[in-house]
Amino acid sequence: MNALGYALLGMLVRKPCSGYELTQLLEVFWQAKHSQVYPLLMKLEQDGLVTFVYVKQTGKPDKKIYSITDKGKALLAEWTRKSPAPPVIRDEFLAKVYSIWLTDKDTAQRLFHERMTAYEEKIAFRKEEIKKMKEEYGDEIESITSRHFGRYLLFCRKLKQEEEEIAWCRWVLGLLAK
Amino acid sequence: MNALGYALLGMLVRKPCSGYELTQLLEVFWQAKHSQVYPLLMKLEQDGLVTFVYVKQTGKPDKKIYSITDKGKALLAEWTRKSPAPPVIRDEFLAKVYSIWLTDKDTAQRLFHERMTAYEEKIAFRKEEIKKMKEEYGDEIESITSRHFGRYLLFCRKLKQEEEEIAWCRWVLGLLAK
DNA sequence: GGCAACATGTAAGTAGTTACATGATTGC
DNA sequence: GCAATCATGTAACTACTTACATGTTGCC
Repeated sequence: MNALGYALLGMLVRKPCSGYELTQLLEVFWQAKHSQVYPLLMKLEQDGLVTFVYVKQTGKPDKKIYSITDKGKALLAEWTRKSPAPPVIRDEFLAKVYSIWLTDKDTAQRLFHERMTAYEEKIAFRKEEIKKMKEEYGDEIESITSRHFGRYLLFCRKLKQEEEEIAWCRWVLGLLAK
Repeated sequence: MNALGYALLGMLVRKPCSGYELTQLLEVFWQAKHSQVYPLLMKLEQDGLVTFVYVKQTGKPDKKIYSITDKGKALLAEWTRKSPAPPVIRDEFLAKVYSIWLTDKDTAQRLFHERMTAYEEKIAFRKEEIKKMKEEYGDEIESITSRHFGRYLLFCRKLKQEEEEIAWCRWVLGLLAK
């Protein structure tokens, strides 16, 4: 089993979800397309780690709601205890920054402004998500006993990181203005 | 051409390097194994974007030093101007944090302590690299005219981010201690 | 009338990892 | 004697992306 498989189990232990929803929830720490998620869910189902039920909807397409099994939960708990592999970061923007001295100031400034705008949107979304979580789950969310604790921690981390990114962009734009 | 190819060109426009060295330099914004880098460099050479010379060494294996061509430089400059694809982050540790509520406090604390230790080492390395760059290239490094400007910006960003990671870990450990 | 969101899937291709292969030198 | 660093390469495999395929509702 690969890390994405465990990541999906980790989402399902929090609450039952459709493949579509999982793909979106995953965004905080892993990026995967639905074309990778759907076949993996089928494999997890074959391995007896998850089960699903069809849910009919009106006005929307029907969906499959997946839930984790005890076997899946046990496997996940075991995996969580092991030391994780080092993170993978592949950022095209940073690759462009590396050779920024090749371009003119205007292009450099444009690239950094675009980055800032993208991150400002992410921050707004992140803040709203944190607010929603606090409203829905209360103070309990800051305790390891809550099943939403992990997601909450990751959102707080992401928010801080995104704010840092903007501060860095501002610093660079300052250097470019000199 | 894929992003890794451009990333390699971006490194080579700063200074000529061996494949081995490129693999290490890449670490700031892209992680690639030598088994991916060597064949790509050959492909870049076939496309006339880089050239290489054999350098004989004593006490160490011989190496191939790659340099960028004018064609490669032109292609890179063109690519730099285009809006980058969104970053990819795949972090197994964060996947484990997501389901941290499944494990006991001791395991949770151990995971966070391990993360902190790993990041403290990275910070030490990063600080030394920044110091070296400042010594070698002086104040000029904070100007877009320096070919080391991009690398300097990325190291400063990474350092900040790694310090933030430690602050976040400390915050989580505080919550866990409650 | 077209696009976005909801919802699931497959096929073909590219990108990236793991393992194999070789070999000298330095330090523990 | 063993592991690490330097140095380059290939083969087999896995992971991931892009494109194709289908269909509804609601909004501009």
